[in-house]
Amino acid sequence: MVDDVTRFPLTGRFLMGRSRHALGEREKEILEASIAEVRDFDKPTRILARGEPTSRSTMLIDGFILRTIIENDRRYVVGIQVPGDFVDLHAYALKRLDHDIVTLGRTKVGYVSHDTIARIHENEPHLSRLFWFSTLLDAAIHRQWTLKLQQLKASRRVSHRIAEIWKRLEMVGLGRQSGFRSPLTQTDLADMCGTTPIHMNRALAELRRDDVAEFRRGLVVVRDREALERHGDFDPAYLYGEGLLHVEHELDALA
Amino acid sequence: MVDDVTRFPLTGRFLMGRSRHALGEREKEILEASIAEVRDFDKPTRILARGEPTSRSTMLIDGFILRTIIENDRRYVVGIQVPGDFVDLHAYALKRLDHDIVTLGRTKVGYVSHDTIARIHENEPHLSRLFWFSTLLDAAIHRQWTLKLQQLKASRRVSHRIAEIWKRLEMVGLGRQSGFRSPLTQTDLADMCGTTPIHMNRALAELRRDDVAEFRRGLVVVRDREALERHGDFDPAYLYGEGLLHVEHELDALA
DNA sequence: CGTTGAATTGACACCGTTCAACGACAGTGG
DNA sequence: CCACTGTCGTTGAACGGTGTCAATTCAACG
Repeated sequence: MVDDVTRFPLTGRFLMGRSRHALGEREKEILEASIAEVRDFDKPTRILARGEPTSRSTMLIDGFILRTIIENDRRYVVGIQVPGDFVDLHAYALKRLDHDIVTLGRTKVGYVSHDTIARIHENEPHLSRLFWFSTLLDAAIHRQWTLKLQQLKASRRVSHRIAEIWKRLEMVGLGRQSGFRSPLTQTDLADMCGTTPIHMNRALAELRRDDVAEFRRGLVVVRDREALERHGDFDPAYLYGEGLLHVEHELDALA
Repeated sequence: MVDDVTRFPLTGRFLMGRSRHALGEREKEILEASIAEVRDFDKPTRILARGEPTSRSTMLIDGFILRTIIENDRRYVVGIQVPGDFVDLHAYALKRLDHDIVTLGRTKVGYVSHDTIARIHENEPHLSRLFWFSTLLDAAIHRQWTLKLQQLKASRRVSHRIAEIWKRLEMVGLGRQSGFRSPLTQTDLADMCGTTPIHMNRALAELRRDDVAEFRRGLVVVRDREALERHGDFDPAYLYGEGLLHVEHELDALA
């Protein structure tokens, strides 16, 4: 059978690597049809501003998106999204977000109106439950960031972020043998690790020297994945991937 | 009319200070009736362990609960809950959590079975939407913690945490004129600010010296609330309280 | 009144910030 | 073709924030 990414070019990566198998054919079609509009962005663009009321949510189809907060003339990154993520699904219930949504590099997104989501919520309890699940996943990732910010020094934090992004890309079929591509700059990494670009540069130099990972513009290369994950104290359980917590049967039960 | 806390002694604080008014009478009754069992804890107790499968969720009725993660022989706090919080509602969809749930001081909780939640999810779309909202609130708080861990030095982080806890208690009718009561120790605070107990002690001494806040065992006293919130760079918008983001009418629309 | 957990203090090393400057590279326009 | 420009990456040195270890005081409680 042709794979979901081909059959559902807009939403085929949603929950891929987690519980996508819990989605029925009909549900996959409903989801794909829910995208009312598709947009491409060439360069970094803020597609939703903090506090701005919105009546639609964004599915990330291709590229990367950051959740950022600017305060006191400085930018902080509180989350990163990869293809297949329903980026601001939570705007459906919150109406206004506490952070900005910005694209990174070349990005393709799909918009789903909150009316459509409301209809799904009322008529498709199972699908809506998976929507809920996907927002809980984001929360679990936030918690892990909170943990690692407390626990690790800067160079280990980057290792953790790199390991996480790589794993998440892999789950949606976009990882590579020995790393991944991304338009992230050292400044982006710094803003998501709670350090300065200058110190991030030193941290990355350390990773390179110790053969943990090599960060280049547009490409991250890892020779020894286990060393990377050890250095960043990375345990993928919190990503709730297939097999990661051995919960398939429970998730199936949810189906 | 008698207030909700009296009429619904178990769940009367759920969403209080946010969108509790969106709950209909019938829904309030359904919610109150959903508590299958009530338990009291005298001393700190771990009521759900990381990774342990569970088939019920916990409503915090009285006292405090921490979300903790122990790694490398050290404890980290990634969240704190106050009365009215549906603490591990997310366990309903996740089945296993990535963190421990531990009580703090004297605590009263109510248990709701996942079967009951499933029934509500299928038959009460509006109530289930508010359940979802409450988990999104937790996520927003996680994001704010992620932000402040990056942005502020230790002494300002505590200020932020204190301001947040005070505000959250106030929202559910448990704040005091000039502070709040809590069984938090300096070590607890340290574990939730990503610092050591020793440094936390110095940070608290600084707050006392600068007249920002006075932390005593069991009691936090604040003379100048504005000074505290300024010191911790605290903006309550992310708590989505009534009037805080001016979204009442939208939330009503959700109703 | 002794025990226990919590709070406090000092000294010292390390991590990370800041400021200042420089280098590498791609895109642009003369 | 080359100079100009902007962004990103790199480096050094001084300084402040935080962790660590060790020791002591304090408060609550049996």
